[in-house]
Amino acid sequence: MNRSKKDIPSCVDCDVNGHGVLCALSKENKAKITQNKGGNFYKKGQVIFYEGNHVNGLYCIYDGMVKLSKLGENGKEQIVRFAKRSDILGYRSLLSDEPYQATATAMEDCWVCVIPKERFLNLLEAEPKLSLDVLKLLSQDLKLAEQLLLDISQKSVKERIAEAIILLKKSFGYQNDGRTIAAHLTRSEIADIAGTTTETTIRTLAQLSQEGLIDLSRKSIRIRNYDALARMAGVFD
Amino acid sequence: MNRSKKDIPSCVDCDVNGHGVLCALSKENKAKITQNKGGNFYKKGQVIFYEGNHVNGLYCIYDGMVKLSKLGENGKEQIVRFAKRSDILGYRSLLSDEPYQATATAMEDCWVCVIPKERFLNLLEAEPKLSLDVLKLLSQDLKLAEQLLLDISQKSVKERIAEAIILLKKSFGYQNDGRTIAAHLTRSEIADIAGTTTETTIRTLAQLSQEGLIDLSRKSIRIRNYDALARMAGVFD
DNA sequence: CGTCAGCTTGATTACTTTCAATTGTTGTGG
DNA sequence: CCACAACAATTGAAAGTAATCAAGCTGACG
Repeated sequence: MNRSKKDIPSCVDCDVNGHGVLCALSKENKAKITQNKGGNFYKKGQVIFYEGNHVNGLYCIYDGMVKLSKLGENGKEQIVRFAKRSDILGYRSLLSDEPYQATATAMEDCWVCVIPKERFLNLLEAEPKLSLDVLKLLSQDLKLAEQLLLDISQKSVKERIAEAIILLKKSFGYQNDGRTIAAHLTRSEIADIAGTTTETTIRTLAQLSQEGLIDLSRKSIRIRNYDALARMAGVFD
Repeated sequence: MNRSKKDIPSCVDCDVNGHGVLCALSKENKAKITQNKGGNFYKKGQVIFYEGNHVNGLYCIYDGMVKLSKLGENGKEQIVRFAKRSDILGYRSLLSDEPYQATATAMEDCWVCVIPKERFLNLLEAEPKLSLDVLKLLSQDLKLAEQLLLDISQKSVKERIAEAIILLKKSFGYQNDGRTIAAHLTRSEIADIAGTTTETTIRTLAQLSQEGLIDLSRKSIRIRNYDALARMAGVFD
């Protein structure tokens, strides 16, 4: 369970290729960012950067899942987004030249590359296509954030939990059986997505289980009736 | 109470200059967008575009206040943002090539210019600076949206109402007396900001009034103790 | 002067949180 | 491998908060 930078390929050969925004870069530019990038390993639970930290670069996830969360005054966490292999993190703060607005935590063991701030800003100027791609990313993020806002403000806890499960499915996908969500989150983390408490989450999950929408085994959630779940969540896609 | 396009100056001479993102454009490009732009008058309450509508262009507010809101399934509205003189609207959907994600409604009589979609996209390519500025705008919007999410998910109604008032102050400013918010919103609209019901909003406003934080006259809200209000809202700036 | 939209109030109900206590699970060091 | 500590899950009961429902009010306006 220990890998070093050498296990992460050069950006030029990165097999994340074809997914992330950085993949559209020219070979030359990929070579350039490879020179400067740092590649790090983060153990499950480890924090990659904290809300409020000074921005030191752009993070690009080579492998593993990351959660982005904000902390309320009362100390309660709200998960705002997930990021996975090939996703980039920190571009928002980097662009507006502000501290990080959320805390990034490894949800499983992760390998993450860091591209220095200046290098990325240079790239933006050098490759106009990159600007447009980042614009689209931000647009998507904003759309999702506003949708989540609407959901949390208007839906019941039950609906929000149902939606959280749908979100997990979309973010993490299924395990081999094609029904079990390929991630283990604590009840508390699920609560932090739905914006409720751990206890209520437990009760609600039990309820959804009784209603036959999901199966709960010790470590994972299996979706038994996706359509009904999506209907309950008010998600149509 | 009736003005026509001719009252709106050419973009080259627009006195919004120096505030909006478009102001950084070269004279040539400003001249170009002036050629194609449509200038419209919207009466208070009128809808500028609806959530789900096909995107036809970029809106630039020449005068007046606009609210951006989304509709929940239950028909309840959630206000996601305000826009005022010199702000632009619709860039997000335009960039990600999707329908509008929110409904824009004139909160007072408004004059709004429309720049055709293609023209704006051309501009983005022509002036790299514009891309960066739009990136920053989006970053800010995202930041605010995520903050609002955190607030609504973790604060009590009373705190949210207090915050809504702070938001109104920041968006609309004060009237001449330096204490009264320069906008009249219905209780229902305030409820739609805070994500609660009209009745609860009324009761909570009355409470804040009794506690000496605000004054309520028939049509407006006067802030009596900004600091205490901000403290209650958990806003520190 | 009637109407309509917005405002207000009270009573009731439903939903969630909070608190407290218990049980289960996991990783670690002896 | 076991015992312990720390964390995670669960359950019940009580308290609180805000939504809902049902009436009146009020002021603006044709």
